[in-house]
Amino acid sequence: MKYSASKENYLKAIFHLQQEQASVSTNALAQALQTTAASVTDMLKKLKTQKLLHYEKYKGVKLTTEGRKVALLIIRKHRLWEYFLVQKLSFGWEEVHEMAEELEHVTSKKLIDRLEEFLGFPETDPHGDPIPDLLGRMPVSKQVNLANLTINASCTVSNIGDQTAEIMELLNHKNIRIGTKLQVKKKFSFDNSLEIKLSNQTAFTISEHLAKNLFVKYDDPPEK
Amino acid sequence: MKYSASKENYLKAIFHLQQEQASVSTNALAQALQTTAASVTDMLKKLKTQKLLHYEKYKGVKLTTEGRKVALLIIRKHRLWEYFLVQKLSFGWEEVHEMAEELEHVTSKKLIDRLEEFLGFPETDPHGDPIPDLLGRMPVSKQVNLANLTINASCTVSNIGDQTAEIMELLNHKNIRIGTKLQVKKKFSFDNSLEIKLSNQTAFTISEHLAKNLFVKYDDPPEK
DNA sequence: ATGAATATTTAGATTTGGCTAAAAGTTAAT
DNA sequence: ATTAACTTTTAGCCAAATCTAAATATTCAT
Repeated sequence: MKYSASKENYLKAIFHLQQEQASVSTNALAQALQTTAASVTDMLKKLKTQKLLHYEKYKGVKLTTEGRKVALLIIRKHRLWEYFLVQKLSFGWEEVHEMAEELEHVTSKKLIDRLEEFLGFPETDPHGDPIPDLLGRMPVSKQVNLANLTINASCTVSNIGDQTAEIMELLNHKNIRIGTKLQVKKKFSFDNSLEIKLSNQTAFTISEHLAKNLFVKYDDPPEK
Repeated sequence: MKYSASKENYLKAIFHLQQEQASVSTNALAQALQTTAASVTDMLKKLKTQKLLHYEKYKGVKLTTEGRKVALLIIRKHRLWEYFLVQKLSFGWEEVHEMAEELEHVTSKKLIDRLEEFLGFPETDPHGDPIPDLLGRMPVSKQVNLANLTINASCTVSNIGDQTAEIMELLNHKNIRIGTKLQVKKKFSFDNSLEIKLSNQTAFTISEHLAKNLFVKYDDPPEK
């Protein structure tokens, strides 16, 4: 059960795209993987014969149970390495993605399980994404995009969409980071901007563009 | 200046073989890399056009300055990862080689330099091999195989050849490890066994097979 | 419901790294 | 100085992953 780095990347990309849409199109994959539709078609045929996905000509793909498991184990490796790079090697969370893209293809399972232990079994990577366990199970995070949040509900920032230097600059300025608690006070339909309020601060407005890049979890109502 | 894992492996193998012989033969390389002489010839041509080595048909290869530098940077990565696996992830030194073979091809230079810092700038890997610095310079170790050692010279074990569980068992039993000081007292030409003496112990005999797997450095004569 | 626009697949090539079998070069022993 | 034994190279092929260009499906708008 060993797959090439390229195949692993296909499975991972399909997994991520499936979060948005049940069935993934050839073109969407080509774009995600920065390749051509023709190459994607070729690869899908290969992955199909390996029973990693369900694929019928012109009809898009879905991962099989096995394919999903492989994808999750790669995501596990990616996120654990990211955590290592940030926590142990002191990289900034915005610069670790590329390195993790390479490290995730290192095959040894024993290595990644030991790494997880060394890191103290973290639950999420530095971007707030949950880390699948050693069997490839991932806690359902019930993340919600800020733009879709219920007015006035309390929530905690759990994830940032694109981690560019630009977004980081803005978030730093506004004092928003993973773990920040906030409420959406108002939505303006004119430009889809949102008025939000951090605890102990006066409310301010953020653009639709920023809101779409912020993911939150509803704060659990106090237990009992 | 990015080379495929395969090319990196060729350069590394040539570097190691050059420690024994100034010029490396096609066959020796084929054996070291577990491939065929024909494949080696093909690859040598490619590496030559990239000016990583000096090669003339039927005459063997040598690395160029650039080739040697690339090889040393891979060896640097290999040894730092081995150190990490043993010191931080608690693997045994005999089980880390394969994992390091993969990790050494992860490209980021920044990553390996940070890793080195995180590890506290170790000077040798868990097998006692010196770690090249970030410019690809390696301290000349002047290691000598125990079987070739001058009679009665004082030396320190600096390296063990094949790190199998079997050799480890034997070395543990004899109380020999990296750093152990010893002298060769006698060589028996009949079976090439050696009589050696550790400090404060009575001399004992070791087989040719074991001697060939032990490398030492001559102890410097007391300075001045 | 049909034709234009879009999406997808096929066909044929390329690159990288590897293989086998056969040819050619080198070395060593008499 | 030849020839046998060997090493090395050449020639032709294969597989993986990619590409471009052409062909074919699908979808959407009227």
